[in-house]
Amino acid sequence: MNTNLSIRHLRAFAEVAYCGSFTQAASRLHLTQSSLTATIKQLEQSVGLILFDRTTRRVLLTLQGEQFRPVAEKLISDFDTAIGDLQAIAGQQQGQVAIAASPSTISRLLPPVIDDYRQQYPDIAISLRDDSAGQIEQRVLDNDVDFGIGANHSGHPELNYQPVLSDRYGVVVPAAHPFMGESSIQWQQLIQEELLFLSADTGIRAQLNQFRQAGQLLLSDQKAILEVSNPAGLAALIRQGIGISVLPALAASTESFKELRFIPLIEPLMRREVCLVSRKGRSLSPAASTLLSLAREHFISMPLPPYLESITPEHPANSSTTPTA
Amino acid sequence: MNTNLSIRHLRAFAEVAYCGSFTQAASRLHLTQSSLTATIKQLEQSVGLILFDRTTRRVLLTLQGEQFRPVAEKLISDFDTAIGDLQAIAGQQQGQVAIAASPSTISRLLPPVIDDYRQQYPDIAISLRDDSAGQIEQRVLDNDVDFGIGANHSGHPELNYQPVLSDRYGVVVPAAHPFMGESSIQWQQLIQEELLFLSADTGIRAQLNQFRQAGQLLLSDQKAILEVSNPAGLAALIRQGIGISVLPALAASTESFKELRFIPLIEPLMRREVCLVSRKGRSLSPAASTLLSLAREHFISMPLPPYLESITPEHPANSSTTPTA
DNA sequence: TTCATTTATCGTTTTAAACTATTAATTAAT
DNA sequence: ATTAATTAATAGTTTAAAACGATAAATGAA
Repeated sequence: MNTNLSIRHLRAFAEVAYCGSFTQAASRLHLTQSSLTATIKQLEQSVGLILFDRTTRRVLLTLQGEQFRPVAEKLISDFDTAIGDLQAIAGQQQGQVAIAASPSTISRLLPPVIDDYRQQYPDIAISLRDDSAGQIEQRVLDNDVDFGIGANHSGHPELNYQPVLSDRYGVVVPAAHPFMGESSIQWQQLIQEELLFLSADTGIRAQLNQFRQAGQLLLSDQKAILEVSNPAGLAALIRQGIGISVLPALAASTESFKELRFIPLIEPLMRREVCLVSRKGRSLSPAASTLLSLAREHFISMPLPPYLESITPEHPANSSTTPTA
Repeated sequence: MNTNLSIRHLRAFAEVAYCGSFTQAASRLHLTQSSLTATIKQLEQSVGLILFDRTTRRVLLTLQGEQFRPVAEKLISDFDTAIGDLQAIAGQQQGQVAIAASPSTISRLLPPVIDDYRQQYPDIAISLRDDSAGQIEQRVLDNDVDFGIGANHSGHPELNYQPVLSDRYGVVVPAAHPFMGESSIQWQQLIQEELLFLSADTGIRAQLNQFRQAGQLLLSDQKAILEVSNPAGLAALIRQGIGISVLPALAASTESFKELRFIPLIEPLMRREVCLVSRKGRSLSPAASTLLSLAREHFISMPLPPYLESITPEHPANSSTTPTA
């Protein structure tokens, strides 16, 4: 249709209209006058209309040129702001990042990362979605978030998992509990204990189920399962002396567990890996990419609770959760 | 700023987004795939952002690409409609013409012209401004109208005058007047008559003043001048027998003068020229230009009242109003 | 008139866009 | 697993467009 016309022609038109002179406009556009003349000529011929009445002394808009001027100026301005917005996103002057992560990750790991990032890029909106393990992967798959942070992943073929932290399982006991003095506990010692669980859809519970199914630990003679949907509630029950629980060190290090004791489990020593989860084959926005790198850096260097260790990219551990002898 | 980017890049982007394939989009744009790839690459590099995640099998918009898509589509559409509107004006599918003319011109000369034009270009808006002689020229100078039609022009250096009609002066008398039987009247015969005038700013009155100043006719011993601002009022006074008036044939041929007699003046035989008035060195819009030509044609061939003659472009009369022996 | 200035035009150079052919990668089918 | 088919990326070339420089024609001012 008007394939031969372009923003270039509009810029030329607007500048000549503004200057009332080809020579002057050409200089402002860093062009030669002859080139500008040719451009305006093209525009006029494409449109079939004289836009300027010119003598060597003065260049005036025709009636139609006058009418077209505001239209052209708006087109140019719209174009420039649209491109400018894109460039701003690229330059991270604006934009947004959305992350899905577990509650414990958000409260224990992310605050210093976010704080750091905010200071560098105060105009990027950040959205933290508090989701359970399975939901995190779904969020990433659905493009609801830029990336996720979570453990107990399902190894989805369309997702990329980059391990960042190794998180040790342990028991959480109240101050009065017999385990209190121990520095480590064997899984067998748990058999007689009342065990409290987080609801099935949380990563921790899913992990324990997996072990039970694998028969590595006999929990089948347990009483009816008592489960709580959120970690804070679980902590309250433990404080009450109702039972004890098995949790990863990360989850047990939140504020709710302050008065409780975390004792690492051995035989087998068991870990889960906290991974950065992103979509395979899809690029991250600059903002997301920066935040992800920053998170990785922080995770390597940040002070961590006991039994939580960072995994450096140079020594990538096996990406699936594994018991270690 | 974004001088290197253009509508072309947006079209390419939008088409690839639509097709989800470079090859297919290229074919729809009548380009080769390699060229299109290069164009998208340019766009992405200019904004510093990946817009598509591509594998050889599928091309998907990134989050930012998704956000940019509606913006780009709107820019393209705005651009195309803007250019399209201009082309429509050029092709006279739409647009407007504004004309300034004297009341008598509008009521006596223009109706058939307008009628004809309307049938050919029903979508062009036409605006007729009813102005007196001096105002007509000002309207044209101010670019309020595309062109004007009027007599008694001042010969303004920035205006072009193209004579189209020669309009003879005569006296207008009521049915009972002694002049009634005459086929012509000499200017001297008017000396004893009560003369009624149109107000000073109308062209007719200005013309008569000019003659009085030139001393060619002694009107100085007249009674106090009685003037009326509009021709219809003047006609009423004449019908009442209050006096008679000197008018060009055109003005005297309007409906208001139906029951009055127009008798041409001789010695000297005097004419004024009705001209098409346009701005010097400024081009007319296609719509205005067509209407102006049409008017000229009509004026040549239309049935005219007695003592009103068309002036053909081949025999241009002297452009200023002149007494003719 | 003459002079300075400005737009239009011509021929040339340079840059950008388009093409052709090929490579590398991915998916589907064997 | 291997092959075949399809697709995007790349390299090299051709073509078209844009920009340039120099000059002519036109205009308004001195």
